Amino acid sequence: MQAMSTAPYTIGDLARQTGTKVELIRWYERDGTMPPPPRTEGGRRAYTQAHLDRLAFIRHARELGFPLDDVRALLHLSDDPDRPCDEADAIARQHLGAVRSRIARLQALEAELARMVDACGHGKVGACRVIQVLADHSHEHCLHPGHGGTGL
Amino acid sequence: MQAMSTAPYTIGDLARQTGTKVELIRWYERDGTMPPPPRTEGGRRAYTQAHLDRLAFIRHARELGFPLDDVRALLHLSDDPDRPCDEADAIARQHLGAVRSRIARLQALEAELARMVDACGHGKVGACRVIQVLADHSHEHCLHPGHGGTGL
DNA sequence: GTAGGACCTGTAGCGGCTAGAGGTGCAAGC
DNA sequence: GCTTGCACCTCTAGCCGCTACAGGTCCTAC
Repeated sequence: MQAMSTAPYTIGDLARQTGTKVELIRWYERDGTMPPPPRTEGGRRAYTQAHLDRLAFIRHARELGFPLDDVRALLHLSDDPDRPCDEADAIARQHLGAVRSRIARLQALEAELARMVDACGHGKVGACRVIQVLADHSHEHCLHPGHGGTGL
Repeated sequence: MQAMSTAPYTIGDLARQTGTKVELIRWYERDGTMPPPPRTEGGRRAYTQAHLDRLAFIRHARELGFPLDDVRALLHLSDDPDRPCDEADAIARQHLGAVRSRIARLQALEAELARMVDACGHGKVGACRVIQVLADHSHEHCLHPGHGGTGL
């Protein structure tokens, strides 16, 4: 609802308006997620409203946990409003699935940790269930190993 | 239940027995999480049962999502069985709290994403709720920004 | 004696930033 | 006009917890 004019924003303006750190905006540019803006004579970045919108989009998608690859794909889609939105929907659904599986894994973890701390008798380390559970070899069944990284 | 002898294990033995990649074991050593084992004449690592136990402990704690700093602290505690286990308990409880807050945040995320994909009319991108929600500026309230990183 | 594994070191990359050093531009106040 | 001081600039390195590769050495089995 502001003026539609393409007033030149500084990088600091973008940072303030989107709650992003200046360094991060520059990083998105190096990264290719944000397009390089024109510069002033003095070499400073001069952004337009379109840049501001794009950054807001990126930050919002990131807050929703979309990986940057997905964010770039969504941005690409949003640049072409005549395409069917099935692709955007698929990205979102896939991400939702990923979030749900993370929740499930974390809940299994939570249960295991809760059992562990409940069993702690507050005695000495030598008799501590927390330590024993961690040291216990025969615990392979608890959590599926996954492909790499803890994932959580 | 194997022999208690300190038979020399190769790094590959440790990897097989704990389901860890060889590179990761070497990485734990550089990192200081695993102590450097003695070497054979040919310069290869020769591990003892104690090393194997320690690695199993580390991997188990990591599977439970403890950060390596916590793992090192827990290992340090377990080396001294006469100390009270309150510290171990505190680490575990704190981690449990962290896991619970991650679950809560992910569940908020899940709800938001579910709303988003439910609203998708499978039309064109120009009218897509998924894209609109992401582009929507007035969405600041949804998720607290946190200190850094998406955290999820 | 030779083939092929298991092992060695060192380095660089992932994702998604964050933080610093060391320098330049620019606007406001005196 | 000159200074102060902030905002901006580039470049580099660090975070976590690995993973992977390159290019070499050792050891064992045939």
